[in-house]
Amino acid sequence: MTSFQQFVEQAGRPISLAKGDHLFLQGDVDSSAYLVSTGMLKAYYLREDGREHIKSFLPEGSVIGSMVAMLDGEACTFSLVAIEDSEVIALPYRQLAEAAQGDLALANSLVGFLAAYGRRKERREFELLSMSAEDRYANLLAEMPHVAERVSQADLASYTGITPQALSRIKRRNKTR
Amino acid sequence: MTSFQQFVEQAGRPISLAKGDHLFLQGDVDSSAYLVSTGMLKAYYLREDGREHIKSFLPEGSVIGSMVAMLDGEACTFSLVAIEDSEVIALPYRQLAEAAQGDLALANSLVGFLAAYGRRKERREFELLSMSAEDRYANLLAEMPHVAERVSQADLASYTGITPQALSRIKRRNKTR
DNA sequence: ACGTCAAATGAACCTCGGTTAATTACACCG
DNA sequence: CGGTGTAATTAACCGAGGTTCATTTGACGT
Repeated sequence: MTSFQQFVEQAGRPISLAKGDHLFLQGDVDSSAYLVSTGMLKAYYLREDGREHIKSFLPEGSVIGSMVAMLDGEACTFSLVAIEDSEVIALPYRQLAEAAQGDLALANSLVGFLAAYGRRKERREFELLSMSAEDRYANLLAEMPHVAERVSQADLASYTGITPQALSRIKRRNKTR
Repeated sequence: MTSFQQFVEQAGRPISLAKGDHLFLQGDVDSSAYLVSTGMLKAYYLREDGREHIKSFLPEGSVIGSMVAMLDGEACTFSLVAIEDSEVIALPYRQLAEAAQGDLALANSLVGFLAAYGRRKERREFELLSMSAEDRYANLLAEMPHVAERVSQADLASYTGITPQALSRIKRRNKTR
């Protein structure tokens, strides 16, 4: 019986990243998942017009990977870059899935991770669909203060789905109240 | 070795729904997943101001359930209603997860489902974050034509994240081009 | 203290979608 | 046929956020 922790120790490959280093770019084929040990990464979509939209911030303890890249072997749908000097551990997904085929505990760890991922995305979907930019920003400050204070205004805006200028306006509106 | 198909047959409870019937309401505690056999459901968020935002359409073959409700026993974050007369099969998630604890094949089926769910939500996140309402509408027509033609304008608009009036404007703009 | 560079703020103008309300189109039924 | 109810369209007005560009702030090195 293998635990996830054991799998990480046996099959994981540690990687050191300086601020600004990419783990993969949108369009790359990379079927690994990554566990963030220290530092912080951001996952973002790059549009043709050059604008970038931040999918998620990944502080210590986060696990990330492109679902379609891991599961279908297709190109990654987003890019992954360190916004602080970071240590991550690469986990080859295919190997993880194969190990899970013959390992009940590992399979159930995987179920737990995927379920947690689904839950996070469900929440994000709600925010993007049903909340205004202003509410999303307030929510970000409330839910992830430790992240918000380590991240630039521009990145906070990009995560919220607006421009830095619009975020600045929101902050001003909030002050005067 | 139990397959998912067998689990559905053994533990599934069939339910008949008339158009307009709810399976559960936002705020209910309901830790079941549902497999849609025939017809179509919609999952939607209801805001305090009364506006509703459609999370997803669920035609035949879809599986749906509130992640937080299934995993944490919390209240459902959205409502689930039939928009056509439908047949669904209720799958008690806790029972499914427990069965998976002792059943490798079932656990891996579960991994497959959760992964597919993650993939769908990842795509939706991209659409909501990086695409305009107009592009999301075009995308909906391209990706799910079979769904789009069975659904009211108001529901298509709600899924796209805009009002029926705005959707009407978009359609007009597209015609004149 | 000064210069430099990037981040953040601010202002002017524009576009898209929301809001409200009226109008048209269409299905169903007496 | 006309009547009724619902879905869809249209119009007029408004506000949030985008775009462009200028200004200010702040961190850092000299």
